[in-house]
Amino acid sequence: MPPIRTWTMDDFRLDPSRPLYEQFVEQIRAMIAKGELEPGTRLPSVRETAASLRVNPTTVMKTYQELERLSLIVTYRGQGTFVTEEEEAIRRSRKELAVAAVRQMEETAKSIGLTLEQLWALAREKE
Amino acid sequence: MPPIRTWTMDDFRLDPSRPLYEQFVEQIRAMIAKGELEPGTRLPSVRETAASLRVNPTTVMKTYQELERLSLIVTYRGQGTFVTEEEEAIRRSRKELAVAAVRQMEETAKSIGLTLEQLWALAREKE
Amino acid sequence: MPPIRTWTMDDFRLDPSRPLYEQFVEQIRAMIAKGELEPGTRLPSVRETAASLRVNPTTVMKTYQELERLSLIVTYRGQGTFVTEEEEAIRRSRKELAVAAVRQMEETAKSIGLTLEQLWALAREKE
Amino acid sequence: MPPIRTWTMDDFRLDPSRPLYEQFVEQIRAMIAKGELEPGTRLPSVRETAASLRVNPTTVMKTYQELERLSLIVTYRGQGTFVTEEEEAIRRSRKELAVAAVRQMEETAKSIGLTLEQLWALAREKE
DNA sequence: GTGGTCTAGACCACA
DNA sequence: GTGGTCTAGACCACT
Repeated sequence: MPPIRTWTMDDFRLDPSRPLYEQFVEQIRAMIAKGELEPGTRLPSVRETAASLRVNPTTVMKTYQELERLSLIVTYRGQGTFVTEEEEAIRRSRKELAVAAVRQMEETAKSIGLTLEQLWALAREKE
Repeated sequence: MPPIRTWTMDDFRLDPSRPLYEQFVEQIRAMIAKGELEPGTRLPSVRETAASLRVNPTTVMKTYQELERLSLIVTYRGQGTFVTEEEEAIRRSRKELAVAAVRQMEETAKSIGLTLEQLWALAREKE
Repeated sequence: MPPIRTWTMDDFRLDPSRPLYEQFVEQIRAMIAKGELEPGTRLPSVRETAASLRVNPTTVMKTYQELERLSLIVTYRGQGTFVTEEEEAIRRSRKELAVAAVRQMEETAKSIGLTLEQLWALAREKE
Repeated sequence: MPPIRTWTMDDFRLDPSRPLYEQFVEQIRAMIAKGELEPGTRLPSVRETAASLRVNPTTVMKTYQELERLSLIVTYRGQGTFVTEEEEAIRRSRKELAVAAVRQMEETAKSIGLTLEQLWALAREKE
């Protein structure tokens, strides 16, 4: 059972106007995609996380369940929650993030009638 | 007599899981940025719009209020609502959209530890 | 907005030893598959259901959210929850139920070393 | 000297999201019904099993207790645990498995308003 | 009115 | 110890 660092409030940047669990999912997902959280690593327990992040345990549970639906973490009953060892799932997730980001930009470009190059140039213009 | 634009339900692509007014704002904003809705064009009244789009009048009101806050439309009491003739406001809005799209991509790249080029390549990979 | 009958406690057969929301999902899913709940029908609201079934609103919400993940119902913000009009999703769900049932029987047969016919005969034997 | 069966991790297919002891019971029960584990065969001790399967000893205890409750295994104090030699108990268990599998299919069929034949045909349909 | 999020706290099964 | 379910009740945004 590999060691696990407990989260601190500095590990997350939270926007109080958006659902907390959603932001936790996004940011933990990024940590896994980045490799900062390695396959097989045990995540801090629901209660521990709730205490250290000062949120309700059910909020953490919702976060973990969502990550499990994304196949990024696995729960072993009575033992805890672990980053999946299926590296394929992690690769897929990372690719999904990349595709979504690019697609979003393409859609913005199209919606305002610009090519990607034009959008890029416009964003870079000073003033 | 300014041109007038009447909406039909086909003018918008709506996702029921997101706030409708937000989607209307985004899509009308894009139409203005694209020039598809020209400066000075008169928009249909709140009641008309609500009827033709089959949504609640308050949803349309919120949409128009938000677009007014962005200085993209102006309301002349008793006369109606018009796309602004301040081309500067439209340019600014278009630029904001471009900057936001690029920034969003940069943040995704950073969050998963890739450069923009790597993110781009990953999104383009087949399979 | 089509009418909707409110659930009564007789609409569900509940086993207290299993998660309630899971049983609600199964049984509502069956009602949709069976055509008893037609496409476009509005489901009773979360609060109303909670009151009539004597359960907590969050339990009903979990039920509805799970059904939404199965693409069997759709939520329109501020308006309520409706059986999907995508008949394809309903067909798919119905087929999944059938496949699961058959597969489960095949696996049982295989696990005890019988053919389907033998399993069937054995189940039918009297005494 | 009775034959003895030692488990390896490959003897079981485990789904971490379900209780482990339950899955052990099901699968050992099937092995006995199938005749793969013969009457009189000695099972390894709780501690041995826990070690070879890498699970908690209490999980194995619960498994053995449940199998004993089903009269499929018997424990002789100080001598060990053995597959029952009461062939009647094994027959009964095999039949219960068959009945349960058929009943489950019948209930699925009924719940979605199909006959068994229709359910079967639906499950077999291509696409 | 609708659904959605969050909290606080109880209770349970599993390992 | 772990996660999972359920309750009661507050508060919010959207229509």
